[in-house]
Amino acid sequence: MLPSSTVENYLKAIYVGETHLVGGQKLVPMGQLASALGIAPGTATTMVKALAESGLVTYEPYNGVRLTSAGEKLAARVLRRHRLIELFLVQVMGMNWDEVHEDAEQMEHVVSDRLIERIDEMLGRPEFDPHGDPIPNAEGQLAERALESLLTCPLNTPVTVARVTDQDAAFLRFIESHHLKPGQTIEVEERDEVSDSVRLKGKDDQRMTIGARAASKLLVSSRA
Amino acid sequence: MLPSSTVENYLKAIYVGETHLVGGQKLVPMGQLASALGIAPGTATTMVKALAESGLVTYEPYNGVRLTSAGEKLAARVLRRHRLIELFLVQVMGMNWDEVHEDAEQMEHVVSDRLIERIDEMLGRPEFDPHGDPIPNAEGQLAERALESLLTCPLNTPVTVARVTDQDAAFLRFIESHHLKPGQTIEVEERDEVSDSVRLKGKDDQRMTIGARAASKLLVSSRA
DNA sequence: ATTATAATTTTGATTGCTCAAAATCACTTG
DNA sequence: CAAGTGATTTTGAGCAATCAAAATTATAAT
Repeated sequence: MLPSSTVENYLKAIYVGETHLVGGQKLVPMGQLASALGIAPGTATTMVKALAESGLVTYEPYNGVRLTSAGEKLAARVLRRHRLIELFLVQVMGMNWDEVHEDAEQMEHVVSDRLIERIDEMLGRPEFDPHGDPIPNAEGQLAERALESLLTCPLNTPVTVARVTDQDAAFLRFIESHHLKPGQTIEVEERDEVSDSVRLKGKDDQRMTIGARAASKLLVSSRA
Repeated sequence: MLPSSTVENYLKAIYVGETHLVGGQKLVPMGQLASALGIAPGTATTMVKALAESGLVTYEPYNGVRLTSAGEKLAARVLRRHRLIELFLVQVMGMNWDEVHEDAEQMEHVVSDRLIERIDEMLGRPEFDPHGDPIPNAEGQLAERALESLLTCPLNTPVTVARVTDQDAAFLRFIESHHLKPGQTIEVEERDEVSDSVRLKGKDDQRMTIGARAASKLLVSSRA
């Protein structure tokens, strides 16, 4: 039987959670999963045990959860749909990049393979969505890029914005209004630990200062 | 709170059921509703009582159910989405008219008003979907047409196919392959009660004979 | 008017998903 | 290493939607 929207959302959240793991960690903790899905911790535990039962995840009590290869395949399919839909809504439907997330969030669970294939074809088999997130291909593999955040990239060197890792509409509008969308070129002029901020030189040599937390969400590639 | 997909499906089925009522009937019987939704009769009774509780329908035990004006408004919104999506999938996405129903069936419950508005605009505020079914406008009103079926239209008179009232993929493919899609011109040459069939003259004066049951699903407008 | 038939409603139960709150476990920190 | 803190799991419950099967009602037929 095919997975419910709920199951798809769990798998997706675990998938994304795994990519956010730092160091030698291999398991996504329950608390993180629960808050990512906006549900109570106990609910996550219960569901994850069921997912483990159906072979989609590996569950280690008190440690966390990880996708099996079957689970990863399904999660990649969901993410593929989500990101193709986002790009489609922007590219074809002319929607703003800050207003497509919720629609994609719903549609990812219901569009047929046939329609997704049409969309993929129409967009020319794209590798990245409007936020720069990689789109898994039909086999579930995604294009990898070596990106740095504005907190780690070289100073006074032109870099190209490649990815914005936050879907919040207000944040995306801020990024857009300051010409910091993927594809645009900027330079980091100064980082200040004390004031927890980063000064940038953007379009038309415009200067701006943003917080470190916001800066960490902007990923760039070094070759401008 | 907004209605669930299930509630939307009930309202839609009641709405469509009401249009199929003949004579002085005012209520959609439970059995018809249940079979339209593919659920057990008892389930329909339970749900309809809940819908009545929330003011979306009027329920008369043992007689049937009818939409209130609030229910009708919601049902029209769902139908509007469904039909706009079908037309969009055919017109913009290049899908076949026999393969869009299932996708629309799912998407109708999840697309945002914003996206529907974009689709409506992109399609030029259309009044009819690919099957000739009228699309309710944003206010829920639908364009009315005086149509006759192939069982009642005048003989040996050019008529234009306007609507096909069956979503079955095999039937739609048959219609298409015989050039009987909405917009095409045909003539009814003969009706035979005994053989339960209708003989048509179609494109390039091609003759064909179809059963009365199929003929009743083809609606035409008299002025060719 | 009684009886058979068909439609409808009621009953009792199940599944999927969720929560709050209590219980348990793991990990510092003194 | 004992104690406390924070994360996790367990428990008991509820809601929405569903079914099968029994009970009931309406309708038509004899």
